[in-house]
Amino acid sequence: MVDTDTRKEQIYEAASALFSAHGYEATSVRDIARELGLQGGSLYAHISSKEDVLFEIVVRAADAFYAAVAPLTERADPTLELMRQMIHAHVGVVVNNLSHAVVFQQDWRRLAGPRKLEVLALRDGYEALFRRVIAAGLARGELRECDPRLTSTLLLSALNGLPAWFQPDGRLDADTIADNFADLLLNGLGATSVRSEP
Amino acid sequence: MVDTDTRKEQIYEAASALFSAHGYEATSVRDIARELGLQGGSLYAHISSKEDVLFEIVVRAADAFYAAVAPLTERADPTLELMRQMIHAHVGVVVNNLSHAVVFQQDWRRLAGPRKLEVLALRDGYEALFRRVIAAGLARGELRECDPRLTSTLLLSALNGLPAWFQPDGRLDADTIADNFADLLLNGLGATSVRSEP
DNA sequence: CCTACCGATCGGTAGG
DNA sequence: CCTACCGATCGGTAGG
Repeated sequence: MVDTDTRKEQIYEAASALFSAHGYEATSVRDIARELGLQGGSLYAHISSKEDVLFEIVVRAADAFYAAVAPLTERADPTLELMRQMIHAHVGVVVNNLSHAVVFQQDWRRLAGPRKLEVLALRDGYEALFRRVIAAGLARGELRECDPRLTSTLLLSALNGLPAWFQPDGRLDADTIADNFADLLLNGLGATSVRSEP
Repeated sequence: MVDTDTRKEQIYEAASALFSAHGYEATSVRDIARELGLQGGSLYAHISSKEDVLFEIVVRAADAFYAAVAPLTERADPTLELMRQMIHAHVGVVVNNLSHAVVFQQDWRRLAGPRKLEVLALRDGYEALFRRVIAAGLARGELRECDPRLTSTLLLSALNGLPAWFQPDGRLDADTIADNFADLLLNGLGATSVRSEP
């Protein structure tokens, strides 16, 4: 884990709160400094650019998702149960690191060239976890026919919307949301009174 | 339809292209003007603020979604078939108005107070179309048990991710995407060899 | 970590 | 629609 008390860490925390609330471009370095009781220029004793701060927040969020979900994919559980666990883990990361997750989702495109590509690779690596589980499930006949690449994209498309609408003090907790996501994505909406193996 | 050749319309087109590519805050009025071969200040003969332009783009996108989907909800078709049509219509709007859809999804939060609330109401009105269809489907026993409010949110969460990853010149066309969305959200991922009514 | 400052750019306006 | 400009603010730096 990272030291949570250094000035650098305080900067990341303040920045992710402000970025998530107002967006990266609409947040100035002086806004971040004010939050910590500092002058704008003083930040540069700890960071070397505003974009560095964004990059660090985004990469940490990507790492958090990967760290929570990747270990699950090693399990031998039935595919549908495994995917339910992955959905729960993903939702858990969003709920427990909300401002980071919002920035990850909302502002990663504001990174410049090479770093944007780096984050793109992290995002694809994460999606690949789902893609491979789906492909394996297909091979075992535990999923209906589908294109793993497109399906994993659609699935993450659904999960990635969560940071935009989740309310920490709302009526919905992480497990309720994850259960309903899993029901929707794994079982669908149709009424199915009977469901049997081939 | 709107006149597509007035300067005002050209401004909206140029702005939505730039906003969608770089974000609202990172786009200057001079960027928009340059795209039209004008000086920055000249824009203000046609618009009264940068935010006005954003608001217009966002409201038009919201209207496009509503206009495409609302008429479908009047039909007497089976719920699952109806929802499949709604998903197709939604995806069609994204694909045919991509830059507007991106701005709608990416930048609507940058609107100030009252206008943000207005757009929030439009978004909720749109979600209500899905919510009501789901509730009606439940009442008719055509859907499995679920909370219509949460489920419509999850469903739109999935659809709203599309503008962020759709590539106009990619391998996927609107119908393929819509069919796969519908399969995922209505049937789920699980292998179901038998499916019968109660 | 502050003071003081850099050049650049921002959204928007006046006057024609 | 342009020229010329407004005050404000931007990310970042020098020197201490």
